[in-house]
Amino acid sequence: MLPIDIKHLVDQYIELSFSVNKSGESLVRDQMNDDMTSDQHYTLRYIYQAKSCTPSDLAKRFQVKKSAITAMMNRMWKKGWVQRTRDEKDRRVVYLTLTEAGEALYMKTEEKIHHLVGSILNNFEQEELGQFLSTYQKLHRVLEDINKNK
Amino acid sequence: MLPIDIKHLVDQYIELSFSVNKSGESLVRDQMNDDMTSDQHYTLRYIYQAKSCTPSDLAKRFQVKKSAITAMMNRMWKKGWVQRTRDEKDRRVVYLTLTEAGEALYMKTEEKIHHLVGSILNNFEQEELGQFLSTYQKLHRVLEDINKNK
DNA sequence: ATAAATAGTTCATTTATTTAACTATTAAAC
DNA sequence: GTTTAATAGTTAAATAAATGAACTATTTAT
Repeated sequence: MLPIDIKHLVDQYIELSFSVNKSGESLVRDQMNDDMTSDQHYTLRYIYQAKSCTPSDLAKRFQVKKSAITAMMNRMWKKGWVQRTRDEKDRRVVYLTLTEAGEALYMKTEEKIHHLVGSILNNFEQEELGQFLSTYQKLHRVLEDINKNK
Repeated sequence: MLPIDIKHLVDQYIELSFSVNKSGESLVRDQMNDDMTSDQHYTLRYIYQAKSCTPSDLAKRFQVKKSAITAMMNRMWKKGWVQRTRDEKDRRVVYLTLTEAGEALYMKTEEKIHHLVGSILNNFEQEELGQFLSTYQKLHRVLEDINKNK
């Protein structure tokens, strides 16, 4: 596929992914309400899209231990953004859902982020962006595969 | 540039950047020695490439407050990876450099990361990768611009 | 010579994380 | 069916990373 000496391409990718990430995260953080972190927003997003999920789902998605999710849920529960309900059939399982306040906050913040990302992507021609996202998607699959077989 | 309704492109980008990041970080972490974190490796990398830098340089690059750098340097100094020396001309300034142990550890870890990233990028044709990196680079510049004017 | 700016540190607090030990519940083995 | 395994989640102690405010030391500007 690639030539033998791909060192400079690897260097470039490492440098770019680091920088783009750092700047991107910084801009995303600017859209947040003062009492929320980006991790918390991503968590709200996951629960919102799933409508309801378990701590184990979150742990898998965010690639952290379940105890980290417990701690995160405690913080977000204290702020009144999430609810916990036990499964009646399997009493071990906990279902996480957003409260009205949690959903409202998510929607508000997500709208700002969409606006931000939209204004960034607006700097690209549709074809260039499509090509980029297609390769990005492929990269995603490659990483998933590696992570699966480990 | 883009059509009016770019909502799904924005969604796709948000989803992909989150996922690729999470999986990528997870794989990078796997290359690390048990007594080091990825943040610490990125810090070693910056100092190595700069040969010598100040806490302020690091704070700017990593977009954190200087006190965060002090704490990071304390941790890394305890492990014997970095040295601090005062500027003789301007006694306020501190120069950070890697110790031999720090450099050796950096080299060892960076080699593993290069190998990993190489094996990932190897899944792409040279042209596709080149196009991808070119757009990524442009994205980087766009983000830099936004971050500059804020 | 005094005031303002800069470089860095300290300290208290918060968030996010891991590991190990634990509770409660369900599923499997025999 | 009862004992054993596995699963879902929590608790608690420890560490890393970050912020913000107050502080020291030094240099630059007025």
